[in-house]
Amino acid sequence: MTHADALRAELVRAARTLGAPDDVSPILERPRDPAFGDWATNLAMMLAKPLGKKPRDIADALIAAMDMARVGVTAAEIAGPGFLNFRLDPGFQARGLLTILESPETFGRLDIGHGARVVVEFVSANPTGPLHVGHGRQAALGDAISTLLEYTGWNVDREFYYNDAGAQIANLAKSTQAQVRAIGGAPLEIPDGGYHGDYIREIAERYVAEHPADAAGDDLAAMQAFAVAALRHEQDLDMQAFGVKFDTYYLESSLYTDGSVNKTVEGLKASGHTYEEEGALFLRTTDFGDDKDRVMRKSAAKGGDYTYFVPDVAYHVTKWERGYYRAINVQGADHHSTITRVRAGLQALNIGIPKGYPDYVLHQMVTVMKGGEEVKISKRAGSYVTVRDLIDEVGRDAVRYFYLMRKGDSQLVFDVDLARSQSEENPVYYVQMAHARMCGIFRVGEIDATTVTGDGVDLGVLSEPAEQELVKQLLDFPATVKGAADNLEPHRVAAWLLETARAGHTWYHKHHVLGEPEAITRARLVLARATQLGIAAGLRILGLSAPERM
RNA sequence: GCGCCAGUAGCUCAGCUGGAUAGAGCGGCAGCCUUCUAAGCUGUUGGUCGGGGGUUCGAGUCCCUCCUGGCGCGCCA
Repeated sequence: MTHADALRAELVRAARTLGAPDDVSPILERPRDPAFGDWATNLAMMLAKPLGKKPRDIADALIAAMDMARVGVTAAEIAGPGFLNFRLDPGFQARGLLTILESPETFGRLDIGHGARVVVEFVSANPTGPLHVGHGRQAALGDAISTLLEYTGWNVDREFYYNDAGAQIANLAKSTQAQVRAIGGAPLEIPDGGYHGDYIREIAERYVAEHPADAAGDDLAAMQAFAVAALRHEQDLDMQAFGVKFDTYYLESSLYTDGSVNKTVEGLKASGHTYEEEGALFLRTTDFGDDKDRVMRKSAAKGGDYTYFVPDVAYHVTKWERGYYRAINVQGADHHSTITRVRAGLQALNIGIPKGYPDYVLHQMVTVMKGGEEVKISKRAGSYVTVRDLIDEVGRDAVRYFYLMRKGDSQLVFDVDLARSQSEENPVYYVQMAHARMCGIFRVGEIDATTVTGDGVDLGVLSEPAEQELVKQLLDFPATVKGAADNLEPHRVAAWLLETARAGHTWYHKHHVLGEPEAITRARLVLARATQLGIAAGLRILGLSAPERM
């Protein structure tokens, strides 16, 4: 239990003696201005209505009813319209750091999920080209969200869904075929809707080299398989370079071969929500809030294939059937219209899947600036900046941090030149440097950091303002993690890291650890160790390294 | 036209689910290296929170409405 929890519990206890309702849950927050103390609560104002009294009178009564010493409060004041401000004993507060030292692996962890399984699907790029910067944002987000959920007690699987079937794959095959035939001397004729990137040419060259029997480019199926395999391999390497590991890869094509697609179609037909029109099979998604009905199976004139959304529904049925009663999909906002459709399909099947299944985390588009100009991204036109480009230019940690330092639903301008030219002033180095500096203290002092404990140490000497600020900042980590996990917003951890690094640098600059009187050195070693471990924990959640020296 | 997201300092963005005098980084300006890493620190500059209504003790945060920008509105995925 953190000291905030203890204080909250004491507040509730005191409030009940005044006749407050059982479900009262006071909000504790850090006042912006340190002059207002260490914690503030709006409890008295919340109780004004139910108790029919003035907030300030209630505040008086609360103070009288509380056992201050038990929760380390040295002063309580009433301010403004009825805020209660509490000042904590520095040593009492600092003892909260000991939980970090005693159990660094569990600091900030919570058991909200109780080990329940959740699948986080992200990236899920078509194997029709390299991963671009938008996929990178998904990879960083999906991975960090997964880690956050693990941190809060969920059993997480990271899943990559490969759209290795459908019209785009056919386009890929034909584009490859065109290049293969061009190598054989034919004029290059990339089909409408085909892919123009140079990588297609490279794949065609390798195909020709490895398939001398098909120099004419007649075996479309072989070329498709070859191109898909090559691009999947490339994408795997990109994710590897980014440090993202998936637990499962799910292939769209498998939904056709194992009968899932047919089963889903039969289920939808039986539901009574389908109809045929102009030779095509429609699902009445308008029954479930969509603004128009969607085609499931194209008319014969258009090829008679299923549209992407049928296997997509079948795929999400498998998530449910595989035992994932929580599913989170990380997607670009340009795909947001699929949400209604997939959910409508699942509801139409009427097999007990809840309405809001699956959850979606949408991220807005990434704009790439290069040479002072926006790079228009178009896979089919062959113009893009890849994740690999970014990693090569600014480094894995910096790319991850840049992707994660802002909310997913705000647009992201990734200025490649700026990221590279200013890499030395990059916030990620600032955070990592704070960690490295704490490591440096132990290195110079020739102290094994893992042996630092609070045994016999008077943490009350950590009374300097810079020290108290750092202590409070570190102790806010669990609440930050909870907020980030509850809202699926890793950027909160990034913001916490920046704040903590700032507090750490300031403290480091103002106060020495080594060479002080022993009582002070021992207490400050505890703070340095807690800072090191706290920052490392935050970095780990975001998938960044915590270097010991820079 | 309809739907989703956004609009906060010169720039890029936070703002902890409605709290007190709206913050950070970068940029600009002025300082700080015989002391555990100057990839750092200190001070300073800079705001009608897109506009207008409303809800209440209290609004950047919630509701309505306009304006601006991005994305989507395929028998593409």
